[in-house]
Parts: sequence; C-alpha cells; structure tokens
Amino acid sequence: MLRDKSDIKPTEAELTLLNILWKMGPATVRQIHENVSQTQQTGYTTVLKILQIMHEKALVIRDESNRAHVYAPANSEVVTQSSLLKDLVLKAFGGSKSKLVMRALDDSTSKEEIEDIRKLLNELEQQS
Amino acid sequence: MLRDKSDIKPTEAELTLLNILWKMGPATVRQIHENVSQTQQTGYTTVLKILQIMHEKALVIRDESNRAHVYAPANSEVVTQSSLLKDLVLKAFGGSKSKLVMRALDDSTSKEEIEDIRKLLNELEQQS
DNA sequence: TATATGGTACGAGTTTATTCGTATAACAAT
DNA sequence: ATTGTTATACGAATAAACTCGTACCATATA
Repeated sequence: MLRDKSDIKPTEAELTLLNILWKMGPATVRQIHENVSQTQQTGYTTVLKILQIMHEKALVIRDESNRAHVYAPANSEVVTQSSLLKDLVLKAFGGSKSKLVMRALDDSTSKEEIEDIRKLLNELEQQS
Repeated sequence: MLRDKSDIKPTEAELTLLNILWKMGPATVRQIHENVSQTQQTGYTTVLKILQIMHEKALVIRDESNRAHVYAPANSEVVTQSSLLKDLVLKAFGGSKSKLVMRALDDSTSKEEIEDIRKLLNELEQQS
C-alpha cells in the first residue's frame, strides 16, 4: 500500500469548489457553476456530480428544503487548511512542521510578511 | 477542467519512493523495496513499475549500466518541497505564502522552533 | 391542460494511479 | 549445457477522480 487511505482530504476538483463556497457563502449548483465558469470551462452536471460526491463524503452540507439545493462547506477554511498542511508535513517534510515553515520562507518574502510572522511568533511565545 | 494538469507533481506513491531515495541515496529496486517493506506491505513489481513510470516522467534518473538499474531522484528534496509548497499555496491559500506560514504556526510550535524561525527571518531581512 | 424551463439523480465513459502476475532475459553455479 | 535465481518489461485488473449525457421530476406560464 503505497497510497495513504487514512484521511479524507479533498481532491483537486473538490478543493476548487470549496474555495468558491468559502468565498461566496452557501450557494446553489447554478451559482457555483457560474462562478467556476469564470475561470474554468466545465459542465453544469459535472459540478453537480462533484457536489453530490462531496455530500456523500460529508465535505459539504446541503439544505434540501427548496428545489435548488443550497450547498455549504462542512468545515471552515482554517480547519481544512490545517488538515492539508498536516498532510503535507507528514508526506514531504518528515513530520517536521518547522522544516516546512522554513522552506516556505525565502527571499521572495516581503518585509511586511516578515513583520507579520514576527508578531505571531511573539504571541505564540506569550501563551506557552 | 476542474483538475490542474499544468505541473508534474509526484503522486503519493511516487513521493513515498522519493523520500526513500533522498534518505538512502541511489539504490536498486530491490533495495528500495526492502526499505519500503519495513513500513508498508507491497509487491516488488509494484515498486518496479512505479519507478519505471517515474523514469518516464523524469522524476528519477537511472543508471542502466548494470543489470540491476540504479535509481536516483531527478530533483533534490528541497526543490521538490518548494514545488509542493507552491502548489498548496496556490490551491488552498489563495496564493498567499505568508497565510500558509501563519496557519502552520500554532500553539504546538516549540520554543526552539520559534527561535529557529526568528533567526531565519533576521537573515532574510539582511539580504533585501 | 400543455409546454417550456430548470432542477436532481444516475449510469456510464475516460483518465490517472496503483497493483501485481507472467513472460522473458541475464547471470551464476552446478 | 542445464538449472536456479534475479533482473526488467509489459499487459491487464482494480480503484479513484472526473466528465457528461440522459432520464425524469418541479414549477411556471402560455
């Protein structure tokens, strides 16, 4: 088993739709399809199908009280981002989170970003 | 097209084998299989096949001068990590690298890690 | 009521990833 | 030379992800 089956991380297509839902808030298939169509060429029923699969996987919840179901993310953007990061740390950084952080920081990092991260480090240190 | 086809990011199985190669250095299929077998149950020819596919994709190079081919990563661990990070930043952090970094840093970060990252921030600031 | 419109469900085709069995070649040792 | 061991190559089966056509149901409106 070279593939890891333990967790339920969204696939690429699913992540694309989650990003739209986080941005838009709860939305119908039509609204989501219109939004995704702005940047990508894809069919209405394709988006519908993926949302149905996401519903089975519990990646989204949906309100079926109206004819056009209204979809919403099951988890917040923050929770999902953390989960994806944890996965990447495990699979590509030998489990070391700080190794990942230090790899992410390179010479393209702006002064503002550096200052923001410094502030966060200070806050973290206060807590412990 | 909800899936991104632009770049050549290693699949999970491929990343598993790359991790072994980075750790071991150049190795034969048998050596790699023995290593992966320590933690995962998988067949010899499965490992062979994946390495052959990785060779087609240019994720590894191989020395065919001996009967047992010797495989080595085509790219360094650092380059691959950076590429995976870039991909994740794009797909889950709206392109914002510092957002990713700040999400990675949470209360589980140790004092040592915080200090290491501070040092790196200082170095980065000197350069620019 | 009949018809157009717009919604979900669902089956099936396509592609990519993973897995492994089998054929076959190379080499070593009898 | 024959036999056993250990390689690679390759085809095919399976699974997951993605895509879309078609059927069929709701509702609005002529």
